[in-house]
Amino acid sequence: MAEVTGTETITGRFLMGRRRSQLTADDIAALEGSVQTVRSLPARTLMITAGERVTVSTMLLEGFICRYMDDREGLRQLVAIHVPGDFVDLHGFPMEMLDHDIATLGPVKVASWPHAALAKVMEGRPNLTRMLWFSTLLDAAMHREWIFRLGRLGAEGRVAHLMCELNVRLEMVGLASDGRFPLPLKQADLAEACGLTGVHVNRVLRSLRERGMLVFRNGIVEILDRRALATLGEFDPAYLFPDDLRKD
Amino acid sequence: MAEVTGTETITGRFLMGRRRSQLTADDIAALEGSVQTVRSLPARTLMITAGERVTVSTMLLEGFICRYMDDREGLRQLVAIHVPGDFVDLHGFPMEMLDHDIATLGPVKVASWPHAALAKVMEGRPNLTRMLWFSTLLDAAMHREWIFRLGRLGAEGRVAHLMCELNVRLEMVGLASDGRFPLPLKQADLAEACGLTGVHVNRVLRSLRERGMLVFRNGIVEILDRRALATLGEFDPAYLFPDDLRKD
DNA sequence: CGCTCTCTTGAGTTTACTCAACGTTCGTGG
DNA sequence: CCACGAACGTTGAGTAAACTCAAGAGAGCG
Repeated sequence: MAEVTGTETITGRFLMGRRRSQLTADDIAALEGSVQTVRSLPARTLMITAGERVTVSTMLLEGFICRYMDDREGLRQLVAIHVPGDFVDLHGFPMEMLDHDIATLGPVKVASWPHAALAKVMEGRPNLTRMLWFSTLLDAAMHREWIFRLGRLGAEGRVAHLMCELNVRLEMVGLASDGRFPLPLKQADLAEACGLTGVHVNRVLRSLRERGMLVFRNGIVEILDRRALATLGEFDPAYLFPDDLRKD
Repeated sequence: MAEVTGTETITGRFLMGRRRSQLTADDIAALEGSVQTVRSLPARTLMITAGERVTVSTMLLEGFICRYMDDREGLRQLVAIHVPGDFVDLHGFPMEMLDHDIATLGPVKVASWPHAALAKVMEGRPNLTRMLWFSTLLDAAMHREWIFRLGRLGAEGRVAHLMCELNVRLEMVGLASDGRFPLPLKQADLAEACGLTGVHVNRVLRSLRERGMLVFRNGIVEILDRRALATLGEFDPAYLFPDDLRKD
């Protein structure tokens, strides 16, 4: 069970469960002190468009955000799903522009830092700099796992793997327990994350439900057989760099 | 045509074609000055295993290197292919361990930096730090494009897209011209990069050849119809952050 | 020369897709 | 309050894409 410590502060969930303890009190204070804005956004809101020049970076405090790319026919491929505590576009700081769109899934609360403020905060703080860098590399590690998921798993494995990932990530920030967590996705969204069609995701979910592994209904995921789901999805959480490295 | 400037030095191809000009002479000198070793390795050599603690980072100077993950049956999924000028495991600096294996494809020449030396070089050099960070985020951008490739494209599109990417990346470092470049992959390796079987890659290559788009034989790629290949693979090089942003 | 590795091709199967229809839920306006 | 429409989920039937299995061809090497 994740501790509740710090969730009252803005950055309380940042790197929670993954080396957060390596952030010093000064590092955290410096980050907290340079927040520009905290605001709420409704569901299904486009936040950033590919190619746009970005000058602020945003951390997700509550809710879910996705990143995606469009194909020629306008079909989307999700490339990331963010949970509270994630910086959703810190990579925009070194990159200056993004190669993908960012949008909210459900309603969210987010905090933003101007890049200039981030640069100032990092100056003379090599440890904080490295932790921020690390957090962007966690995204890259998840990207790699998604490549694996799409390249090597069948439809059921893909859905299973994604659900295992989200479960672990939400557990780390204290937002899932007993394999139960909210997930404001339609079946069509899940399809866009898994490289499948909506119709096929529907069949996969039915199969997982009938096999007693997972129920996903009304935006709530309930993992009934965590071990079976992990086996089906060939899931090993090591790529998430959890402090607590269990194999389940 | 890419310029040849700097290819005599160790880091001459680093970020070539993508913001290399933002590196100062001091940045480059500092990097060059802290190289620990330069060595050659034979083809098909395992360099780093997933989970291993890493204390040095390596830049590829000549040849090709891949990163991959294994599934339950030992089948590989490539998650990256590196060309000269790429740091292959700079992400190991903030991450301290890797979530995937790294191996050479053909024979290579590589240079290595101890992480301690990198930390010292970055101290007081925020610009260099940001450029190194940027280079790891280019990998992440390529990962995202690979997710798109696997999630949204059919077999022919996947192969076409990968070939377009390698062509552009090799052009940027002066190692491809007129759509012709060496690529020390077997058809089975290409399959592992595209989430396909070797047999099917064979059929795809035949189709691309018969359609006059691309020939891949004896480790040499020849792109015959760059535009058609880009269309088929829905390829837009923007995600590679080239200085020269052409749309082809 | 014979072995191994890679590439190639054919035939049949499996997986996921497309198209189409129907069900369910929920919000809105008559 | 009910009727209607819109959005989402569900199911069936047929199709297309990629897979598996198997066999043979070509190249390179000891």
